[in-house]
Formats: sequence, C-alpha cells, structure tokens
Amino acid sequence: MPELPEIETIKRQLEYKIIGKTICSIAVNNPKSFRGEIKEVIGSKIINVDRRAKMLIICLSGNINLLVHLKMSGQLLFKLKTQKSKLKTTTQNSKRKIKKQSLPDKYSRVIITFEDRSQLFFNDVRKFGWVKVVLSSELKVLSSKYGQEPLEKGFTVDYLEKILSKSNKAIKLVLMDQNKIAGLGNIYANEALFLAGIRPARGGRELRNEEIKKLREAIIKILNKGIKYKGSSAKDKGYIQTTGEFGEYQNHFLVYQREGKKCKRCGSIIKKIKLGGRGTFFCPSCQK
DNA sequence: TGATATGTTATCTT
DNA sequence: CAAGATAACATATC
Repeated sequence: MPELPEIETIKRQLEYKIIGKTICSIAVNNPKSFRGEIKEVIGSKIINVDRRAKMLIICLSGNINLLVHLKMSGQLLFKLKTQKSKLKTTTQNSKRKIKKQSLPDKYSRVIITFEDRSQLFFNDVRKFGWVKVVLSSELKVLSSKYGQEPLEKGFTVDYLEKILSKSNKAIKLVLMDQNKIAGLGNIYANEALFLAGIRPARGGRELRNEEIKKLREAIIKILNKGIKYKGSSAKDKGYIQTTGEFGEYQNHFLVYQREGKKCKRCGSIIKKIKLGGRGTFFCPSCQK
C-alpha cells in the first residue's frame, strides 16, 4: 500500500527528526530485512532524507545511503528517548477505540538507535520490505532505471504520450509500472483513472490526446491530495505515519475499495475487476 | 478452510 | 528474444 504519497509523508516527517543524528547501533531481528554490512554505517551521520519512487533514501556521510522499501506492510516509526514505549495511534474513524502500539514489538525487524538514544523502527508484518546499505554511485545507477517522477517537471504530456504509445497493456498497468512512472501504485492509479474518467482496462494506445492531458492532471492532483492527507491507511492498516498515526486519505477515496457503492460523481454502482491480479475499481458509467 | 490483499521480481508462456 | 501473464514471497484477516 505505501505508494508515493505515503513515502513522501514519511520523508517529510523524518527529515526534521533525524537529519544531523549519528547512527549508534542497528539491531536486526530478521536477517532478510537488512541487506549489507551494519558496520559500514555505524558512526555515520545523517545528512539528508530523500525519496525516489516508493523508496526512502537516508543519505549518510561518506557517500553511503540507507535505502528503505516498505513493500506492502512496512512501517517506519520514530521514537524519542524521552517518549514512553507506547505510541498512540489515532482512530481510523472516530468511533473506533484508540489503538496503542508498544515498541519494539514482534514485527520490529530492524531497529536503528541514534547517539541521543532516539530510535527508528522498521516494522514489517509480511517481511517483504527491506533496509539496504547502498553506495551513492550504486544508488545513481539504480535510480536511473526508474521512470519519471510524476510530481517533477519532466512528467509532461509528451512524456506520458510516449510511454503510453509504447505499450498495449491496460492503462492502469502502465501507470503502475515503476520503470515508466515512479511511485504510482494500486490505490492512486485507481483514483487517478476515476478522476480522469478513463476505464482502467483500456489499452494505452487507445487514449486520445485530450484524455492523456486529463490523465496527467488527474495523476498530479490525486498524488498531491494523498500527500495533503498524509497517505492512506486502508483496510489492512499496513501504512501508518512515523508518529504511529493513521493517514487520512482513506476517508477520501473516490473509487478505491468502494465496490457496490454509489459513484460519487454519477450515482452508478462501482464495479470491481482484476487487472494483473490486483483489485481494480471503476464506475462503469462515467469512466469511458 | 480457503480466498484475499499488497509491490516487486522471478519465471513461465505466448 | 521480447512482451505479457502469472507465480512466488509472508502473513493476517475476512
């Protein structure tokens, strides 16, 4: 679930919390969750926090980086030394009980401790995510393989037109292809296509120029909205903020997980299909 | 009990 | 060979 808006939220929260700190120790509770040598980063200072696609980049002194991918169920939680071990999480809808989370817990796969005894917890139920030690030179190569960042200048109508013309796949699958557009995942691809009034199963080549323009605007709009609401903590509650709080975007879903409900635009019933094995939601009436 | 969910990569199929 | 489709990964929840 964590896609561009979720990682961007984490990036913005972490940068003012950890920049300038020195890594004191790293505890790895699940070997697969940490790749590289721990000793290479001990004593390094955090000089920046960045994002590329759905990856968080913690830049360290000495041209070394810690790369974090949350995959489906990863979380990054920050705790000050003065904080008690319980982090409060707000309710997803106000009626539900307040949830509390003690750290570390049984899903804490990697724990980074800084010299001031504050800690960053990498929690991951499904163990797909990872923290990786990467040299800046390697990162450059890696990063170059990803597609355009949709919130940067290079994401033009021409660019979108070009990538769509090259593939016959369903438009939604093209949008989610990280080598074409970096950071869009299932939730925001569904949302953007709804906003643009385009059916997810249509082939990329079918789109008229007018539709491509509309789609580009919808993608940018929906991602900014996702960031505004600090990401979405959907049903399975994988993603949460670094404070332990839920995101808010799930309360503003236009189509995602709205199967059987009325379309917010025209009142028709939202349908669900599968594309590339992933849940795909759309309005059969106003998405053409 | 079995289906479902999810991002990415490996592997199979066309 | 390449594009496309699908399985695999791990685990909780419905």
